[in-house]
Amino acid sequence: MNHRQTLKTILKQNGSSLTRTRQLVFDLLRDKDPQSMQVLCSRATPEVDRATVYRTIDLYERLGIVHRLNIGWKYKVELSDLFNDHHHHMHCEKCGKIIDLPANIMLEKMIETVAIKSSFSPRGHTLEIYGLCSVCSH
Amino acid sequence: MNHRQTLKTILKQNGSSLTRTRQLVFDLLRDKDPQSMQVLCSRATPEVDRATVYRTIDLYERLGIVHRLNIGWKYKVELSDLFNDHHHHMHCEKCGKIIDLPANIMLEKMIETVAIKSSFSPRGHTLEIYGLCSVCSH
DNA sequence: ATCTATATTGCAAATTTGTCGCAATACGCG
DNA sequence: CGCGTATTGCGACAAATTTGCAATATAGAT
Repeated sequence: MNHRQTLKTILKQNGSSLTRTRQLVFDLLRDKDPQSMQVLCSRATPEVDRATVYRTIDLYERLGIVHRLNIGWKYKVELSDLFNDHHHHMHCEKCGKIIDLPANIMLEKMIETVAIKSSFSPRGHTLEIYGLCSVCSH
Repeated sequence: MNHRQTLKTILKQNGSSLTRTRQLVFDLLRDKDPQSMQVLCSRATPEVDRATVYRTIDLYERLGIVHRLNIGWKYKVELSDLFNDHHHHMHCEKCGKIIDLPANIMLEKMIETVAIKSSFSPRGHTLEIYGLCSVCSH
C-alpha cells in the first residue's frame, strides 16, 4: 500500500476524508524533514489557511500520522514512522543541523523493555540527541 | 559542591551573576519536577516578572542548567542532570501523568555509542516514552 | 562603605503562536 | 444530481513569547 492510500485509510477509519487540503499538507510534510509550524504555514499559504494547517496537524497527530519533536527551543513536526523509517535525531547546537539517526533494533528493544519493566505500555518514543556534529566539533 | 555553588559557578563562567531573581527561579525549579512556563510564571509572580522568568529560563537553557521536554503538546522545563539524576520520562496519554524513568547505564551507553558511531559528539539527550500508564492500560 | 561601569529587571507594548465561531464550500454516498 | 455532514476560510480572539527602554541591582575597584 502506498503512502497516499495509507493516509486515506487512516483518515477513513476515523470518519474523516482525504481532502485536497489535507493532501497538500501531507505533501508539504513529505518533502522536507522536521519543520516548524511557522515554516509549514508559510509554505501552505495561501493555498491553505493557517488555522486549517493547525487543525490538520492536530488531526494528523491524534491519528498518529505526524510526530512532534523538540529541536532546540520550539517544536517541529514530521511524518510518523508509518511513512518514514523509524529514526531519531541528532541536533547540532552550533550549526543547527538535524541529522537523522537510523533506528537500531537493539536500542529500540531496550527502550521498550525498560518501559515495560516499569509496567508502562509504550506506544512510541522520541529520542533526541544534542551536541556537536562532526563539522562543528573541531 | 552544593547546587547553589554549582549554579553560581556556571553563571560566573558565562559572565553572569547569581541574582536574587535567578536564585528564586532556580528554587522554583528545584522543588517540583517538570513544569510549564505557565505554572512557573504564576508561581514566580509577583516576585519576578514574567518576562524575566522567560529570560532566565533562556539563559539557564543556554548554559545547560535547565532542560526542556515535550510532554504531549506543550513543553515543560526541569533542572538538568547537573542538579538531578539523569532520567527519562514516560507520559501517559490518557491521564497525563508523567513518570520518571531512572536512567539505565546500559541504555545510556548505547545511546551515546550510536551517536558517536555517526561521528557526532553528544552532549546529552532526551528520551520521552509515550503510551499508557499501568492504571490506564486496562 | 562608596563609586562606577555593566548586567539585570520590570513594565508596557509589540509580535508570534495557537484557537474559535460561524457562514460558505467541498465531499462522500445514495 | 442532490442531501447531510465534514471541512475550510476568515476574522476575531486568546495565549504565549519577545522586545525596548528607563530604573535598579550587582560586582569590582578604591
